[in-house]
Amino acid sequence: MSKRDIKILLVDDEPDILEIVGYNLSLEGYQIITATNGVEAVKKAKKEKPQLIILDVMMPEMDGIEACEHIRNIPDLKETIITFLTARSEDYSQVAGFDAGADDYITKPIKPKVLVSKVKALLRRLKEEEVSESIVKIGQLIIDHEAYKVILKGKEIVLPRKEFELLSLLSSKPGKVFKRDEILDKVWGNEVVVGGRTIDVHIRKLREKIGDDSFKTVKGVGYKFVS
Amino acid sequence: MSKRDIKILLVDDEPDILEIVGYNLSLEGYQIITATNGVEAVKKAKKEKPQLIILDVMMPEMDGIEACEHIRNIPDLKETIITFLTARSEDYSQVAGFDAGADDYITKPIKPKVLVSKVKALLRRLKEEEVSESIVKIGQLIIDHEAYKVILKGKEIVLPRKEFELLSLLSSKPGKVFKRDEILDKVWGNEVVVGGRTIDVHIRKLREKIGDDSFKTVKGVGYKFVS
DNA sequence: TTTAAATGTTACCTAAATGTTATTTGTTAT
DNA sequence: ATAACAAATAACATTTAGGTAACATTTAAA
Repeated sequence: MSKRDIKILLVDDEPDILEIVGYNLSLEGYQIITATNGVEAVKKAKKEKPQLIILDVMMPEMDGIEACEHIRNIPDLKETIITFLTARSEDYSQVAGFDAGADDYITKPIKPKVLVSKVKALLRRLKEEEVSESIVKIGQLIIDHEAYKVILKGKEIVLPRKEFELLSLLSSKPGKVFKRDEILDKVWGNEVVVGGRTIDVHIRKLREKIGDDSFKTVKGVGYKFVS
Repeated sequence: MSKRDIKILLVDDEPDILEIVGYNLSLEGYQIITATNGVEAVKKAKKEKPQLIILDVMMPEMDGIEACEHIRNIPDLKETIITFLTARSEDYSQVAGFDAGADDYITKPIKPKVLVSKVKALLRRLKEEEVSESIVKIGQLIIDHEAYKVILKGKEIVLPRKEFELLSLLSSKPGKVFKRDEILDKVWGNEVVVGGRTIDVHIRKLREKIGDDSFKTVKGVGYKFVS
C-alpha cells in the first residue's frame, strides 16, 4: 500500500486547523478527508474507512471522546488508528481518550513537522503488519523487502529503488499482466508524469539483471512476470 | 549480577507510595531511584538505566503511559522491564499500558509482600535473558549495551551516545534497511526536528570507527548494517 | 506486404540524495 | 569559569538513480 492509498480523517471544529494540518499531510501524499464535528466524523469514518483518524477532543455536536467510542464500535474500523488532538493542559482528556480506545494523542499547539513525523510513525506500524511477507520466493528468485535486495540463484543482486519496486510489483502476482497505467500508478505515483519510454527502460534493466525471459511484454497492454 | 547491582526506578507523585514501596524493596537489597513525574522519570531512566521501572499511570507533567512510550524509544532501555501502578478500577490503563510497551501491572492498593514477590518474579525473567540480550555479537563486533561500549576485533571503541544508539539500532537487525524516518524516530525521537545532514554525519563517524563497509547506503531509502 | 504504433536500446544529462569538512552550539565535569 | 567533548548545522563536493531523447526494432492489423 503506497502513501496515496492511505486515507486520513481529520476532525476539528476550527477550519484553520483543518487547513494547516490537512495541507501538511497532503504534501506528504496522503488522502485527506475532513469533518468539523463528531457526528460528521462518525459518518465519514463509516463511509471512507480511513486508516488513521485525528480527532479533536473539544467539539460541538459530539465531542471527540464520544465520537471515538462510536467509531470503535464499528466492526470495519477495528484496525483504524485513532489519535486525539488535545491542548497540553487538558491531561484529563488524555486519560479519558485512552479509555475510549484511542491509540495516541497529539498536543496543541501543533508543530507541522512533529505532527507529520508522528503520523508517519503511527502508520509505520500499520505498514509493518502489512508487509509481513517481507521475504518472497519465486522459483530461483528471492525478494527480500526488508533488506531491499534480491537473490537470484544464490547470487545477491542490488537493485536501485525503482527497479526494486517494479520487480516487487510484477512479482507480487506472477503471471498477471500489469497495465502500463497500473505500473505508473503503483511505482511512480499518478501525480508524477514521466515520459513514454521510462517503464521500458526500467524493464530492460531488470531483464539485464534478472533474466530476459522473466519479463514478458504483452503488446498494447503491459508486462508480466513469469517464473 | 547480584541484587545490589539492580536498580529500580520508582515513579509516583505521592511521596507516601515512594516511601513505603522504596523501603520494602531496599530491604531486599535493591538500589532504589525515585521520580515524581513522567518527565523526571524519563530523564532518570536515561541516565541511570534501571533494570526495572515501576510507573504510576496518573501523574502530573507527563503521565505514565506517555513516559513509558518515551522510555521504550530509548534503544538502551529496550530490555528494561516496565510495570504500571494502577488503581484497580482503571482497567483501561492496563490496555493502554500494554499498548505502550509495558510488561506487567500492579494494582493499588499495594500490599508490600505481593509487590516484592512480583518484583522478584519480574527480575528473574531478566536474569534469564540477560546473558543473551545485553551483549550482542555480530561478526567481529561486540556491542555491550550495559557498558555502552563496543569491541571491534578485540579492540575497545568508545562511542558517544548518539553514535552508540545509531549503531545499536542498525545492528539490532543486520541486513534490514532502516528508513531515515525510522532512524530519526528511534534515535532522535519524533518530537525533535533535526537538519537533513545529521544522520549522514553520524553514519560517517561510525564508518570511520567501525569500518566503511559495515554500513550500506540504500539511496532514497536509508541505511543498513551488514556483517 | 505494408506500415503505423508500440516497444526496445543506448548514451547521456541532471536533480536529488548522500558524503564531507569545518564551524557553531550545547553539555558536562572539574 | 573553562576545558573537553558531543552534537548539530551549514556550506560545499560528490555520486548516482532515474529520466529523457533519439533512434532501432518488432509486432499486429489492414
